[in-house]
Amino acid sequence: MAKRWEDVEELMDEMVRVDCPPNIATFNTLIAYLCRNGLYEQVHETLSQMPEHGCTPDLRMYATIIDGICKDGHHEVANDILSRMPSYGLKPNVVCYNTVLKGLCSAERWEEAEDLLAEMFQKDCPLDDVTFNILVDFFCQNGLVDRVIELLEQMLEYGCIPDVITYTTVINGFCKEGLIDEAVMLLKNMSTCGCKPNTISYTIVLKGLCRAERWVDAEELISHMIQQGCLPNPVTFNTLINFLCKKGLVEQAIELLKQMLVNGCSPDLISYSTVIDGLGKAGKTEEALELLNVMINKGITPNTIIYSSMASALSREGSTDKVIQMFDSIQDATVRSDAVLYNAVISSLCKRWETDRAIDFFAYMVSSGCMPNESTYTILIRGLASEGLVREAQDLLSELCSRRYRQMLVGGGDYCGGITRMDLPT
DNA sequence: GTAGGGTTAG
Repeated sequence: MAKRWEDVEELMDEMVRVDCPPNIATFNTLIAYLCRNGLYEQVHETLSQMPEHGCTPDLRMYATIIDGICKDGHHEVANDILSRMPSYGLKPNVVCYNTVLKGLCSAERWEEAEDLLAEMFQKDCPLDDVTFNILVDFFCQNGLVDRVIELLEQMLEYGCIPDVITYTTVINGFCKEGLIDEAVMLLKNMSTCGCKPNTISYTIVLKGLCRAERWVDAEELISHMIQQGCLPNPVTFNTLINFLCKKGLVEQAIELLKQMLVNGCSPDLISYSTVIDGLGKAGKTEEALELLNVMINKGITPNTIIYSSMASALSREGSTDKVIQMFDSIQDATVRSDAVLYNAVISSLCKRWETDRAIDFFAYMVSSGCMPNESTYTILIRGLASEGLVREAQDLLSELCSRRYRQMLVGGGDYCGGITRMDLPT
């Protein structure tokens, strides 16, 4: 629609001509679209057109604008608009506050978030369950789990009801901090608050138990969840398969892959991907290739991740030709090669002392629009150096350094479309 | 036509 803005303007003129003038709903639709796409010049323009149609921005429109601005990361502007709303005769509601609160939390600007909460109390704007969920998520994302139980209690005191996602967020926060026993306890206690854990809640705790290598507890929990009528889903299985593979227990992972079908789950792309990678890392490249074929025969199309696992496995066993063959075979397919895949190819060439070809590949990578990452440079620099091409290695190293410097410079921008100059009609 | 949050693979 961005390109057809003239059409929109023309359509609005026509609406007036046929005596069906745009109303507040028309403008809200437009503003929502423009905000979603960061087209603040047009937001400004549209707002200035509203008075001639007898329309005034309402609470909902402000909420939309504030949301768009927050999602673009311009919290000061959002906060500024929020504070100017009363002068336009509008009292910000809980939706407006929550939107800005979420923006401040995402930007980890906790002090300002606290100020905003204080303002909500002071301006007599009651918090709701969304407010609490934003805070719970923020605490969990930032490892502040020691404060989160208290927050849940405050939430209940306030008359807001945590739901299964609220509890699962907290459980996940505990697991991420290694507090597995706390996670298990909450999983068991949430039912007493009238909220039953679901498959996702159990899967998260299972992952935590696996990470802590508490296999017996994990098995018990699986039985427990099934007893409770919560069936494992593909993600549950994939989580377990992943841990088995990481521990080198690929045979057991394959067993679990078969068990999925018995339990009414079909192994998906990620199930196969995990086991294929596990087989490759265990040096069972032939078996990995066979499983890849099984997967393809089941109608599942391999993606870049699977190919890069395969390429790494082939590269590891020194089958450089097979790596290149595979790479060539997917060039006309829909899979888009990424840096990890290119790195596997480049690395296998370096292994065979073919740094010339590796450099050619590097050039092809860049010309195909794939951005090299640090590993790409590391692989090449090592390859060049081990062939005694010190000068070339040094050049590449300085290129890497200047790239890092450029990346440091990017992202310092402070531009915010036309919204800073926005002169909202009243 | 307004705000929020949870799980899997290289």
